[in-house]
Formats: sequence, C-alpha cells, structure tokens
Amino acid sequence: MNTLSYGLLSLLTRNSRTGYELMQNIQPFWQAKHSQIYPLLAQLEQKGYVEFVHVPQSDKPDKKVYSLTDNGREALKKWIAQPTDEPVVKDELALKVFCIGLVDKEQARKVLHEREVYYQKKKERFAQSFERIKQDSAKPLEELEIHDPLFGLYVLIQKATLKADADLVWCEWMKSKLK
Amino acid sequence: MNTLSYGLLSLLTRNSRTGYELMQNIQPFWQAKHSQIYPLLAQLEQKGYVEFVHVPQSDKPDKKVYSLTDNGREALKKWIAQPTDEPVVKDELALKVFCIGLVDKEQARKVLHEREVYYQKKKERFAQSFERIKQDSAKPLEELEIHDPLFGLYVLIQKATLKADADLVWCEWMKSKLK
DNA sequence: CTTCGTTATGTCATTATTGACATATCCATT
DNA sequence: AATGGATATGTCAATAATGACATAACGAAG
Repeated sequence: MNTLSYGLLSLLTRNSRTGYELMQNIQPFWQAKHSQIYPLLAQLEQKGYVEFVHVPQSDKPDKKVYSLTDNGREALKKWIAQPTDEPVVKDELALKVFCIGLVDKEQARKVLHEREVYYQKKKERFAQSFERIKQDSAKPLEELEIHDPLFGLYVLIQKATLKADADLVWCEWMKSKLK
Repeated sequence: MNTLSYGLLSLLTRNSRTGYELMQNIQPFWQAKHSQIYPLLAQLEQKGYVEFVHVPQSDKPDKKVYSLTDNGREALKKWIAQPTDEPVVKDELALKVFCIGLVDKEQARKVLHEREVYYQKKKERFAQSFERIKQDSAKPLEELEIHDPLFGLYVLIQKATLKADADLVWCEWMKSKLK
C-alpha cells in the first residue's frame, strides 16, 4: 500500500466518490492522473478497503461510486499512527529563478508573470472552497471541532490560503526587484 | 532532457560542483537521490552540457567536479524561455490531516508536532543560508541586481522563508484547535 | 573494537508515474 | 458540420524515481 492509496481512502472518509472525482479532489495534496488512480482503486477493492456501486447515467457515461468499508477505516487509523513522510516538492520555476540572471529583465518578468497568474487563481479557488464549506456547515467555521466531518477540509484550506498568500507576497516583492 | 537535468545545469551556473554536492544542493527545489543524479550527469556529459575534472583525495574518496559548458549555458537559456510546469506537491501530512477526525486529539497533536519540528528546522536552515550569502555578498542583499550571481539564491531563500513562516503560523493555529 | 554517519561514486531491479491510446455521450464554440 | 472540452472508465508502453546493493576511507560514539 503506497501513500496515494491511503490518500484515496482519506477522501472517502467524508463522501462516497467516483474514481474521476477522487482524481480531481486529490489534486491539492497529491498530483496524480486518472491512469494511476483507476488501477489503485481496483487494488483497494480487491483488498476490501473500498466497495462500489454501479450507477448508470443516460447523459454521461456510467460511473462507479466508491465508498469506504470498515476494513478501510481501520487501515486508515493505523496509517495515521505511522511516521509521516516529509512533503515532496518539484518546482521547475524555482530552478529557473535560481539562474534567472542568464536572461534579461524583460524575460524574467514574463516567467514570473505566468506563475503570478497561477497563484492568484489558486487563491481564488481556495476562497471558493471556504464559501462552499461555510454553506455546508451548521456552525461558524471557527468553532468546528476535530470530529466534525468538515474539520479536516477546513484546516487544509486554511493552510493552503496561508501559503498562497505567502507566494503572492513573494511575487510582489520579486516584481519590485525586476523594475 | 527532463526538468531535473536542467535543474542540475542551473546549479552549475553559480559554482562547479560534484555529483554529491548537486544531490544535496538541489533538495530544496527538487528531491532526488544520488542514484538518479549520477546517471543524469553522465548523460549531460555525453551531450556536452557539462564537463568534469577528476580530483583525487586521500582522506575521502576521489571526486568528479562538474562545470557548465557554453553549450550547457545555451541550453539553459532556451529552457527558461519555455513554458514552466506547475509545481508538484506530494504531501502525506495533508492527506492525514484531511481525515484526522478518525483519531483522538492526543494522537492528532502527536502527528502535528512531528511536522512542527520539521518546519522549525527548515526555517533555521534558511536563516543560516541568509547568513552565508550575506557574507559572500559585497553589497547589502536588498541591493542585489538580477545579474548578480547571488540574486537567484537570495530570492529563493526569501521565498522559502515566507513559506516556512506560513507553515509555522498554521501549526500554531492548528495547535489552538487541538486544545 | 565495532558500529554508525559522512563523504563519494556507481549499478540495477523494482515501483511509481506519465502520456498516449481507446471508447462514448453531451454541450458549446467555430 | 466539425472541433474541442467535460464527464467517465480503462489499458499499456515508456519514463521517472526509489531502495538496495557495492566499494572505500575517515572520524566519532558506544
């Protein structure tokens, strides 16, 4: 069982989801393509950690809605207690910035601008996520307790927002350096 | 040529380095083991993007000190002008936090504490990096221009520091939630 | 005196991940 | 009318990345 497999189980603690949705929803924590997700789901099903129901659709292709089994939930608890790997980052932009002095300011600004747009979109997405869970939640978000099903999502969006802010502050600072 | 190969060339713009040093120095931007670096360096040498001199050592094993060729520098410039991939993140902790409600507060605190130590160490490392380049630099860091060889390093440490701060703010906030 | 960590390079089998192909329907744009 | 994107699932060859093995010498800790 690799980390991504546990990640899929993690998502299923809150909602039943299709493979396609799992692929989309796991992106903020772990970038993976559908070609990796589907085989892992088949494995998880074989192990008895998830089960699925076939849902026929007329307008779109049929789907398989996966949900977590009790076995899956137990496996998750054990996984949480294990030591946690440090985050892995692969950042092409950072590598380019390291040797940005090779090109002129004009081009450096272009490289930076691309990424600034990306960070801004990211921040907007998180703001939308906050809105969505605010509507789902009975209580004000600040009062959510650890066992509230929305808690995990809330604290992660909080973290992502803090990071996106840090990225944007850096972009502004960097732009002033390239004037 | 994959991104990591260009990353190695990027590092060599500032200093000649051994494979072992490259493996260490690239960690903040791109986590890779020596078993991946050495074969890539051999490829880069074959392509004429880097060259090396053999340096015998008596106390430690001999080393190969790699440096960038003009061809390598040209390849780098072309790479910078290409569209940049978005950063890849694989964060096991984030996945655990998503379903942290499965365990009790005590265990959740334990999981968080592990990572807090990690973020603190990270911040210290960046503070040390700042100290080091301050000593290397003739000017105050704030006045570095894009073509200064220290510029890329300076802006990256700035970014990493901002991010580490954001992570620590989140840890504090999270701890207050787990009281 | 032995074991462990660091420096230093390298190979290789296994595993993780991607990109391309394949199929099918709907909707919006050109 | 055709093209492209979203939804939805799947396979498979190719590439990326890891973990284990191998060698070797030093210093420190036990």
